[in-house]
Amino acid sequence: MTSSSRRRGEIPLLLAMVYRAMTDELHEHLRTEGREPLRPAHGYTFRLLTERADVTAVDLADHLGVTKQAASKIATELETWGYLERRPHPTDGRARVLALTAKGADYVRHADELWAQLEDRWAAQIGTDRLDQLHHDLRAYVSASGGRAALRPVW
Amino acid sequence: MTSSSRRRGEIPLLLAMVYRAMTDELHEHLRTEGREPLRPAHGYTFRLLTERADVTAVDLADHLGVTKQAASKIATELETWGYLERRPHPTDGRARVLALTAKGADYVRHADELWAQLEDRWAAQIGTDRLDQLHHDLRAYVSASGGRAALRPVW
DNA sequence: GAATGTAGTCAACTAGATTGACCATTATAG
DNA sequence: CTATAATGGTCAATCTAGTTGACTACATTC
Repeated sequence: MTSSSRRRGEIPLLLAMVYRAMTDELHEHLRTEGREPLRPAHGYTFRLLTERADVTAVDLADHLGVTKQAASKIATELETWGYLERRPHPTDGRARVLALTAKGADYVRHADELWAQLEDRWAAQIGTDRLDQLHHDLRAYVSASGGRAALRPVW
Repeated sequence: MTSSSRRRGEIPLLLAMVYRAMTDELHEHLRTEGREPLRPAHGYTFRLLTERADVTAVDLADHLGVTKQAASKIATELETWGYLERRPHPTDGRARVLALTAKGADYVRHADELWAQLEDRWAAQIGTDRLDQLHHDLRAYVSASGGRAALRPVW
């Protein structure tokens, strides 16, 4: 009996609020650390580069749900700040591979730790089991909605 | 045993994806209905005006987490489209009250129904109990993070 | 080897916000 | 009371992160 009278259609709003609160807390933290002004799009870029090698600007554009021009600009920012490098593509002379530098990989570990701390605080409130369920249920929605879940910030 | 191996710090990403998928589905639906190009910010405006009377542009700005100029512009759009009116403020001669028109109120009901349908689809996957829990757990995070949960789209 | 497709860049434009200046009205301090 | 400060709203200029469109260089396919 956890209900406490849920209004129909309220969940999306709550999702927005929680996600927004979490990202605000993270980016506020990063700001106090004197980091470059990293935005969510940069975070999603790190994520992709961590998961896959041989990522091109076009791949990044697909992942973020933006044009290749926008993706390239984001990559250039990260390059300027020393988080990634553009390397020649092993097989395609037109393309260049986007790859994290050591600084980039360090940042990913650091950011993951910060996210994890937010999660931990939440777990302390509602319990680890519930967080596991949450994870499961969110995954269910994502896989049900097909490839729709691009990562671009919402509008 | 619902875990299926959750990576630490993965939850925020999933929240983002689900929220993004939901809003995309909603706005796609609205578009096929031939609606004006309503954005999330408009939705959050409707929500506030539904909940409170005597809302001013400054109140809206606070709610959305944007400047009063931006909030005013959003209000003007909704006014142009006939969803809201600006009325004289009962006690403050400087201020004007933002209020939904009948068309605005109709829209709110319609949008709530669409959100609810997305929820229902989710409920069909994971069950109503789980959705109730989700609601409870999201609320827990929101109330723990204080007034931080402004509704402005994330970056 | 010619035609078509694709990765990337450059440049011009757009949307949605920001900052700053300002006016009118309200609230507060002497 | 009045003088001063604070507040709601608007106008104008600017910024930012994206877009579209045109183009080059390399790849693929026939």
